[in-house]
Amino acid sequence: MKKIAGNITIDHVAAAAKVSTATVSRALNRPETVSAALKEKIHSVIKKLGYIPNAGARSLMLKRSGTIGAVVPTLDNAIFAQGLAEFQKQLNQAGYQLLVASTNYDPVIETSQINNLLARGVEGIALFGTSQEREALKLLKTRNIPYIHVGSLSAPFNGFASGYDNREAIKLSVQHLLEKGHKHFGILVGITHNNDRATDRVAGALELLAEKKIHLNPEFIVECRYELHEARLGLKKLLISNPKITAIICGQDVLALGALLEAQNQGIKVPKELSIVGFDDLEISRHLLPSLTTIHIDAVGMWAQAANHLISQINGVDNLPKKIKANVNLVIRESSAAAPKR
Amino acid sequence: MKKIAGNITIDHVAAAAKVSTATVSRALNRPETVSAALKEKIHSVIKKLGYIPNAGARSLMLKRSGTIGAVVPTLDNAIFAQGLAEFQKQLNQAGYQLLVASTNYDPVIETSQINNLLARGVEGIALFGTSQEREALKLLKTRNIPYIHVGSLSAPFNGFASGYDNREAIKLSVQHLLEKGHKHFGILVGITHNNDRATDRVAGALELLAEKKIHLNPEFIVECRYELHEARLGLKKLLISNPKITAIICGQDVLALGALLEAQNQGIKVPKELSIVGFDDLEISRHLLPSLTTIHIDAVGMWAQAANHLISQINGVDNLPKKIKANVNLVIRESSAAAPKR
DNA sequence: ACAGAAAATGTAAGCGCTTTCATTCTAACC
DNA sequence: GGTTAGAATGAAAGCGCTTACATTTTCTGT
Repeated sequence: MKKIAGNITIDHVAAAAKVSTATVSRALNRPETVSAALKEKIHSVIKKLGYIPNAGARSLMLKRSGTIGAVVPTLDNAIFAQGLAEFQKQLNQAGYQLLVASTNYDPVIETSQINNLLARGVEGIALFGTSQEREALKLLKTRNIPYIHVGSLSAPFNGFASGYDNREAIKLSVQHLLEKGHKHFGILVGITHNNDRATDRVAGALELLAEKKIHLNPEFIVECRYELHEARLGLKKLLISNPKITAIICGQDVLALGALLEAQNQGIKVPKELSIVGFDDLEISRHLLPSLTTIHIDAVGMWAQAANHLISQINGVDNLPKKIKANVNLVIRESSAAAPKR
Repeated sequence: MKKIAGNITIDHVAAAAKVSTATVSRALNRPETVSAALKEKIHSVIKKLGYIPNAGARSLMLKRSGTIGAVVPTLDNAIFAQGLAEFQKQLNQAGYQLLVASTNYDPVIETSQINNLLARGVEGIALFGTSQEREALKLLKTRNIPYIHVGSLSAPFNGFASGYDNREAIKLSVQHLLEKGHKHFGILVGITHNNDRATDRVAGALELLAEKKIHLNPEFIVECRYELHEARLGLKKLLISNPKITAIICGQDVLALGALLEAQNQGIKVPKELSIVGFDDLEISRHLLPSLTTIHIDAVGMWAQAANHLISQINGVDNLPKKIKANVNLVIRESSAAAPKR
């Protein structure tokens, strides 16, 4: 392994400017305490030498790193990408830097990523969902590191959360379908294992259906990864296991999109023969033909709130709210309609 | 601001295990040099205390951080998300950690992100594209930090690159359209300012068209952001400025998707009345109806190569290739067909 | 049982930075 | 002109870690 090259340190700058390292440090961090002449000289030396202060050494002294971490399942999903963009924006405004880590939906990786972030000295962490290993959360508690769950409200250990109730949210679309007279449902959802959002969404849908005395056979609930290909296979399975299905409840827009595409490929008319509803309201959903009925989540607001809450925690603000509810609403578009008569 | 809390240091561990800090350090980094008994005791103390070594202090001593940075325009694009996932995978296998930074297509932000990564002691950097500020690249050269451009081959300062020739690549689809008898073209492309890929793609398309004596008015080239809404507006503009257009050359699949959606909304038959070709081959493109003719880029391979090249650079391997060409090929699907007769 | 080699452990320096405290310089007042 | 408050600068310690070197312990072989 090669050494970190270049290695222009504050000492080099101090030497070149013929001042002490203390003065260089002050010129950078508390400019008002340094005479104009020296400041100018120091800055010109810095520029000439291409000096960049070592963040590690700096935070070693300061006991703070100016960084905040975010742990998400994957970057490969528009919903996270946009949320993180907003999160980063808010952090930057407050003078913090974002460190992103992804877990691929694996709690073991998640724990190691959390450790990584801690090793880097993050001052706070946003955790997507609530499916973390309890050990990892305890560690955060013990170390007194501010953290917040994002995207769910059912935070373990009485932790903070910025999100919404997935269980209730999905009911909006199910209720909508019920009102349209649907009786035979299929559910297409992400892998529920270690995914509280997916788990809650299925649970919520089943709960409301049960209230209306509608029972779903296990094979009418298909789990698949968030890929179009898998979603298409999923719809195929559903249609085979129950040809009477008239409505597909999807746990994510990606899945709904895949289902829609598969239906179209099979020549099934949406929504005339089959209604499809999604969850998340991706940008594409409103543009589709037919456009997708879905549940809109204010992901941007949710992440913005998470950022601000985290910063407040770091600043030691008291009496912070335990749960911040994000806006959730049903957007009825073209992919859902009355159940076909038979 | 609150201090980084917890602060369990190697000293605490050493004290609790009744050994010196040196032994703790060795137990962690060179276990074979520590007796089994002590090793066990130390590890149990570490677990009990929840000790996590401070990465900053560590890399201060080691002169290496074990991290590599990647600078991309945005996370909000499947093409980057997948590439980065692969990049990360390769780095992890080699014992490195990935630090991601996004620039929002702004070279000024890009420079500051590069500085940030350097401050954090990254041992190498992957830079998407070649539109960086020359200052920033010079800094990398001066500091002797390994870096590689990804996604383009025209690296400034004779730098390394893992990518492909955008100018030539786009010609594959243009050639295809020419062979199908098209004569009237529209181009839909991302904002070319500070975006070498977009710039090269337009240039390549125009070059080939010019060879065939086809001249495009400036208003037949529309630039827009990578959003469906904007792409739809873009197609509208193109169709208004030249109703004779029979083929749309898109600089990205997202734009092609928007164009396709707009065409469908207007009742224009694709490909019968209008051919549309994309670039990148997103997952969705093969599933669309009609499926999208596009240029497939082996993004995964490209990022994997970039990772390996970077690691080789760090390891001081000599005679590394200057340019690594990624696979590029035209995928003909349903969205392109013979130009309509009139 | 003992010299000497080998293995295990400890001591202390120093990575690049910030900051306290001490020192020097400047300017202002009587 | 001589004091002194205040501003500007420097010297040096220490953040948490690794490691060269010194020291102690254990294991050889005779």
